[in-house]
Amino acid sequence: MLFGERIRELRESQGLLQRQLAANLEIDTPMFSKIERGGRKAKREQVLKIAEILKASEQELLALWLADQIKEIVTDEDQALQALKIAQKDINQANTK
Amino acid sequence: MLFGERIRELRESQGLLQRQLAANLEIDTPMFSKIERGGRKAKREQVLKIAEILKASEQELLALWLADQIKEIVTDEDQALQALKIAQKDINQANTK
DNA sequence: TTATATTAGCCAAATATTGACAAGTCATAA
DNA sequence: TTATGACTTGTCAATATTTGGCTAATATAA
Repeated sequence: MLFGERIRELRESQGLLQRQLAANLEIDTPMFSKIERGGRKAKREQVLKIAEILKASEQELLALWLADQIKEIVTDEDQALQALKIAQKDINQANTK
Repeated sequence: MLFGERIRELRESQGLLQRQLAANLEIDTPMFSKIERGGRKAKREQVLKIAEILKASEQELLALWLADQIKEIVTDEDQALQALKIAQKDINQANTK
């Protein structure tokens, strides 16, 4: 899990404990542990709060968090890359319109 | 919705009615209508069955169906394209390993 | 009008997600 | 060894979301 790995890196490099982050997010430590390990998906607002606490880029963390969800959808699908390409194209079209 | 649009095209070009497809899928017509219009998400097995009934490419329809789900996740997100890129990279790495 | 095709809205059943708790592992200190 | 602290795992109930079907509305054609 890209998001979990990244926030763990950030947390550890700052010498923070899971329970400190968890308290800030108003969830318990086991829950935060699961988020870091990818067993649970963070909510969007939690991502923002984590970015704030860890003084990290909101954009970076959101992108990783979204990427995890995309991966979840396409894993084990032969058409994974094809689907990504189609989505990309479609979004680009929507943007330029 | 890419998937819905495509199956509607295929269905109409073959002169089939929603209720015929719906019967085959063992759902009612309103439900099939919603799938075509994107109000409801088809199940994976329904996608396969639709491909079979419409004599269409299973791969094509699965790709469109996945793309719709990806779009759903990233719509309204500034990091949409960035997230797609990250997911793409990650999947490629997993494939080549 | 009537008949047929499609769509919209609503409801209950089924399913998934969420957060909390208790108990577990692992490493280190006393 | 025991004790402690950090983290992880498993399970549970509460909540939220999704699913499918029903009924009714709309549209289109004969």
